[in-house]
Amino acid sequence: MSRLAGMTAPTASTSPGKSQLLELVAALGSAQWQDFSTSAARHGLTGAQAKLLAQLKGPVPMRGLAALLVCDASNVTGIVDRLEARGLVRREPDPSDRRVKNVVATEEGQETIRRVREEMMRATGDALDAFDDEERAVLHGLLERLRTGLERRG
Amino acid sequence: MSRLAGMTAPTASTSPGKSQLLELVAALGSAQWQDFSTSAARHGLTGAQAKLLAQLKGPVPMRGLAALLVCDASNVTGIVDRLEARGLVRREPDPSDRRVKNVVATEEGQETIRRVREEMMRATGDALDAFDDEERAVLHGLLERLRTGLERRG
DNA sequence: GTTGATGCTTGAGGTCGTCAAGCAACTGGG
DNA sequence: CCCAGTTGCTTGACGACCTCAAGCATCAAC
Repeated sequence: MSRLAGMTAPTASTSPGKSQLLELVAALGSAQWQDFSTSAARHGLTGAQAKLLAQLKGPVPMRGLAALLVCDASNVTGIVDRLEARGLVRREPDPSDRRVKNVVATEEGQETIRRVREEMMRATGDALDAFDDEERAVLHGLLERLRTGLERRG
Repeated sequence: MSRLAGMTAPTASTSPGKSQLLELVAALGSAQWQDFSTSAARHGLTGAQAKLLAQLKGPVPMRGLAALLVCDASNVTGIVDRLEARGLVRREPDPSDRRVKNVVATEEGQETIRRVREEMMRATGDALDAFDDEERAVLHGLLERLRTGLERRG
């Protein structure tokens, strides 16, 4: 029943080593970012703009966006400016703090990012068709553990 | 013996779905890129410069770098210019084609990228300490399949 | 040898990203 | 109340990244 291990690790002594795993994660992340950016480009968006738009499930203050995107707040100002100029995003005043501006996606913004996601699914996601349910579950579990391992540090 | 599946997929009916898996890959790739960039920054390099330097296991023509980095050739010119100005890289004429310039990492360049990799291993790689040999092997196998799946498509 | 393709560079133009400085608004101690 | 200190956002300067169009040198093939 060690079917997965048997399929994926030809010899028991083959322990991949961190660097190879990290390189693999890097390659996948890079390829996915390419797909995401080109999907975004088809809708006239840059990667950074699409990434910001993807964070807007609800109203988010500028400061929160800077934290989510791990960049300077002044950088967020520019990206939101360009998105707002195209009607994909709106700045709303925060009722409880007049310093804060909450960013919300407009209807068109939501529709646009939905399509970008959809196209990326067709591009990157097709590679997942070769995986059965158990494999997906195992992969999901391992990646989830890896992510939480990355989050609990600095 | 379905230990892995049992650990990672609490209920058999939980099939993660593509989008969640892709989101996970994106989060991991993004976090890793952050670590890589900040490690590079400690050595005075940008992420793009370090990424280019990481490709130089041997002499590589400018055109090849553009293909590896999936960007315009004119972009490579600028990045190599900056790396060359700091003595991390050298442009050599190609003996068989005088149009071609092969880029090679200098001793200092090799040492620098080696340290960047090392620091990133300490940052991102620690999250892999929680995985035993079988888990790493399974993860490696699944990611490898995913990568080849991504490569065989325009 | 002339024509066409290829490899690299240059220049213009835009986005991304940081830093320092500035303004408005919130906050807490007196 | 008031006033220092903090926080949220914006602006301006500056550099790196990135693409496109154009140009130059070289190669390849007829």
